[in-house]
Amino acid sequence: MSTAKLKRLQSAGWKSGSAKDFLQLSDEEAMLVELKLALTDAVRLSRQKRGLSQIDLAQRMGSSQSRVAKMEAGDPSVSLDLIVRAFFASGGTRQELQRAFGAKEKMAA
Amino acid sequence: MSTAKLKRLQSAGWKSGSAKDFLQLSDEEAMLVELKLALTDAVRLSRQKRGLSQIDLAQRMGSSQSRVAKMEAGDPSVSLDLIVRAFFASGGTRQELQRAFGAKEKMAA
DNA sequence: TGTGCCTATGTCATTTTTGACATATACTTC
DNA sequence: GAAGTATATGTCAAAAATGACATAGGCACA
Repeated sequence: MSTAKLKRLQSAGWKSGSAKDFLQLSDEEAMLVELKLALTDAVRLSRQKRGLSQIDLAQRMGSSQSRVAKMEAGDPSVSLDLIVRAFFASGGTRQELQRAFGAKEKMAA
Repeated sequence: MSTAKLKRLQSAGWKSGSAKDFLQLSDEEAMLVELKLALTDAVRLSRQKRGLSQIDLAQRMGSSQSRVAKMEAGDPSVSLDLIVRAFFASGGTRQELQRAFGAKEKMAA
C-alpha cells in the first residue's frame, strides 16, 4: 500500500495505518477499505476521462459536490454503494469496474 | 435477468421488474442492483462451500443471522458494503470477488 | 409427536450515511 | 486584485442501514 494512500487514509480519519496492520481493523474490514480506495481512484479517473467536474458528476447521480469530494479524498463516511453508483454515473462500465476491482496499487511505496 | 431473480427482487421489495425496465430506476441504480444480486449469490456459494451456516457467517463478521438471511434474499435494505464484507468473511478472496463481479446471469430466462 | 438445526421475515432503537449548505483554498484569466 | 471555476472541508437534520430479538417454517431424525 502506497504511502500516499496511507496519508489519505490517516488524514481522512481512518483508524489504521496500513489499512489493518497498525490497528484494529479485521481482515475483511481491511480488504473492504482497500477495495474502496481502489474504486475511488477509478471514479476519479473515469470522471476526469470524460471531462466531468465533481459538480457534473454529483448532478448526474443526484448527489452533491461535497460528497464527491469526500469520496475522492477517501473519506470513511462514504459508502461503497455510493462509490459504485458514482463509477457507473461517471460512464464506467461493469467491465471497467471489474478491472478496477482487481487493480493492485499502481505506484510503489 | 432470470425470472427467479426477478421474483426475488419483487418479493423482496424492489421497486422495479427487470431491475430497471419496469420502473423508475436510473441506469446506475439498475447496474448497482444487478451487481448486488450477483455478489449476493457469490456470498451464498462461498458460505456454503465452506460449510458455514448463516449464524456462523454472521458471527464471523459481527452481524446477525437475520441480516445474512435478508442479504441472501436480495433485500434492498442491505448495503453493498455489508455484502462485500460478508463475502470476505466467508473466506472469499479478492480474485474471487472480481470474478463474481464480472459474472453474468448464469441461468437463462 | 417432539427435539434440534437452519433459514425466513418482521420490528425497532441506535448508528451510519446522506444531500445540502456554507465556506475555504487554489488556479486561471482578465 | 477581482471574478470565475474546480476542489476541499466542516456541519447538520433527515434518511437509510444496522444488530438484536422474536418468531415462524422447513426438514431431518428419533
